[in-house]
Amino acid sequence: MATRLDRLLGITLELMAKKRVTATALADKFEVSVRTVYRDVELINQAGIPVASFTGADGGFELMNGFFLTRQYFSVDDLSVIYSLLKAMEETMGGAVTPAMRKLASLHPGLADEGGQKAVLLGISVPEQERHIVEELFRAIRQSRVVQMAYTSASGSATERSLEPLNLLWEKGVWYLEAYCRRRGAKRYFRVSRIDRLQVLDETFAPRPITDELEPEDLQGIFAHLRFDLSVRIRVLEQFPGECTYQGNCIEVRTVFYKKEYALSVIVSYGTNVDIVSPDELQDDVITYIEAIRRHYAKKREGDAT
DNA sequence: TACAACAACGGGACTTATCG
DNA sequence: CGATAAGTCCCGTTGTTGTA
Repeated sequence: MATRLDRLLGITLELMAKKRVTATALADKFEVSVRTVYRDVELINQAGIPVASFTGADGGFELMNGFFLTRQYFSVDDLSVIYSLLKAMEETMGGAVTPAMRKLASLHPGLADEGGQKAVLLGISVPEQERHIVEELFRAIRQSRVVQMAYTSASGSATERSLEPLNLLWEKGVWYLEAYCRRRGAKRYFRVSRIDRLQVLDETFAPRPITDELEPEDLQGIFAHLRFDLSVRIRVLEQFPGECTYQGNCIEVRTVFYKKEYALSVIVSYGTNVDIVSPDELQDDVITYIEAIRRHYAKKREGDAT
């Protein structure tokens, strides 16, 4: 089960999920020696996934800036691409048809077809309690089966839902289910860890031709393009891991804020060290926000004076 | 079935680089 | 300087594969 390829992908995903990871931490997580981790990281590099390393205290491995930075989340298909990169790497090690490849094929018989690749993906880097659910969901998606489940929302309310699963998404170490919710009559996202009882029904569904009504991104978040001063570099890198690109003497960040209030509070906290490239509305909102703060304190001062 | 070849992994003892 | 962590070198162990 725990093949080398699994681990290579696992390490890659770990690097994508976290900002910086030490070899010791990876060795611990995948139950191998640090020596092996170094070997693996070198392989990942050779596979075309750039891993940067930093020595000294607070050192570790990082995915290089600019890699995968344009994406907010990864679908199973995206992960499959990474998997293919790593697999190709393994296969080209020392000859055309290596023993490693045959071994791989015997361990994962479905590897030839695309479905098999995905199946392998799901066996790793998923917390134990979620693994089963993710696998079930993945089967349901491939077979277009209707699923029924109990879901506890972020606010704590539990609902029983009937869903047509569309895709599994992986964002920063967390799995989400993209599905058409029959009750709401619209596409919704569900965090896998909050799914309680999952039941894959025999009933199948036909893919709905609704896809291009309104992209959920437009409804759910504000896509923002920000430009930061280098003086706040450290904070920016921490706040927007994996979303930063260096552009000359500034840092550009493309991110999505899911609440306008949150976006405003973050942007304002950077004072004059940030520029909003887009959208323009956000710039107006910030001005309004600051105006409100100014009025708030002006009023207070008047109150104190009387 | 026995044996050689090989790949993957691990351990230890290093060196090098960075930060406080 | 001391702590930390990447990176290197060398070699032993183990499991798998190919072959006689």
